[in-house]
Amino acid sequence: MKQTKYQQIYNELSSSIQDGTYKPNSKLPSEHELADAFGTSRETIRKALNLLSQNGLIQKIKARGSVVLDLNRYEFPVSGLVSFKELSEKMNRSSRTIVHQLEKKIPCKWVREQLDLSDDSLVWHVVRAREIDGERIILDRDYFPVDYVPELTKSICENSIYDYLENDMGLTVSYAKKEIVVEEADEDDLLYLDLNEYKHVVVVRNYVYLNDTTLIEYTESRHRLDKFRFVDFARREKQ
Amino acid sequence: MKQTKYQQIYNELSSSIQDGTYKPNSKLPSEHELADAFGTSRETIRKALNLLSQNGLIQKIKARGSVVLDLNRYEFPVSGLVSFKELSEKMNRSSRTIVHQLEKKIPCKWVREQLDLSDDSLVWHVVRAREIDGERIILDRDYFPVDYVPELTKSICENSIYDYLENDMGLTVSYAKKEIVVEEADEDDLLYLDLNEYKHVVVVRNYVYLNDTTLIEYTESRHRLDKFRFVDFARREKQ
DNA sequence: CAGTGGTCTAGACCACGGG
DNA sequence: CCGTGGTCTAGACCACTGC
Repeated sequence: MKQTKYQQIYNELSSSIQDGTYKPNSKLPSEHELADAFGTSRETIRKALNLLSQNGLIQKIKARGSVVLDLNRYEFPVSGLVSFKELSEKMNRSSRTIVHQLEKKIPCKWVREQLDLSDDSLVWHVVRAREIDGERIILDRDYFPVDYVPELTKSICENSIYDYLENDMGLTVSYAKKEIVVEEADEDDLLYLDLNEYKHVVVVRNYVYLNDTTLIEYTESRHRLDKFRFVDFARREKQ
Repeated sequence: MKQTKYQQIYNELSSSIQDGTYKPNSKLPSEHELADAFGTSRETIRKALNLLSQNGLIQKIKARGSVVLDLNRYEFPVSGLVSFKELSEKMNRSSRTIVHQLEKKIPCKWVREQLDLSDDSLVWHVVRAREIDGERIILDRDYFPVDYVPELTKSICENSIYDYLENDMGLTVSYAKKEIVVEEADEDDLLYLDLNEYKHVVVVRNYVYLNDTTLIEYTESRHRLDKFRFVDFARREKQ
């Protein structure tokens, strides 16, 4: 994959920050100096610095410079779109995915509305339980329009469906809306999860869009209360 | 407040989208055309379009154009930093804030660590219950270092502390880390909230930073399970 | 093929912070 | 005052889309 110049500069600076070449609370060289050092224009340096800022590695302060942030203080921004596989790898836990359902069918009215489909469209319906350290903690219900995802197998579902869509199918996930609420546990939750005494689950509804604005996935992720954690790293935007 | 050119263009385009001048699923004029129309350079137009994209108003598609998104489909992105006051106004509900505690004190060890303070620093400790439609739903516990927020009154707490910090104190909130977990209700929750049968609360921990990277506020917002809702609009970033 | 958005350049002026 | 990051310009080339 061809990288742009500013992405390369971002990667270099990012590495230098993470290996301690630039220490927390110290300042990066100025944009002019970086432009000279990398033999590029200042606007290109600025794009790289904006990426660093968006990812929580530096803080730009007008008329003073770019301060390296202390990564340990914020942990790692697990904000935005994160798949179960990435998450469990990051947490370094033993994990397993159990596929309970995998079928093509005509969805119920509610799912049809969520996916904005016509009456006779087929969807893939996948139900998976996620086990971490021997406990079944998360129940995932996914719906994909068959038009966009013609083939889906058990082994794909046991790994990452994201990976499959992005790498094998060549689809580009562009943005997603997430909604987090708490609801009473339903039949599936009781059946497929180790809920212990808990009567409620945290429900994360995820609407995933491609870069041509079509909705390609609706997912409901149901978490046992005590194991749920969501981290958001928000930068105050202008206006 | 002096606005930049690209912010003005953002505002104009944003209005045109919201009043229907540009219809959902249609395309905006090309960047070259917009540059001519606004009598500016293309890079400036691109900054405005990037803002529109970040705010979920358009979707840029390479080699095709910028598509106007359907606002109703996503509701409004209530993502990122939102204060209780903004929220209740947006939801158009009758709401009230009850201040239970407002004192300067030496914080417990845990809060001192959260705020990264020295042993003898004083903090403001504020406890507020939030009532919506006659039910006490949210318990807010706020901690501010006295060094940064010398004065705080009951009436400020009944309105928005954010407003006070940003407008009256002239502090610029730059970014925030949010953590969402579910915990068992504690004594304060039972005392100050109408919890009904619920034994747990959704806890939103908020760490607020100024643009010089100092941590200026730690807030714990405790919500009754059934009334909690969090919406996140995430755009997949490059690399 | 022409038109699009993505990247990049080499300048420029500005507001602001600190010495 | 000088150096900083923020904004802005008028060009340029590229890869990609759709016709």
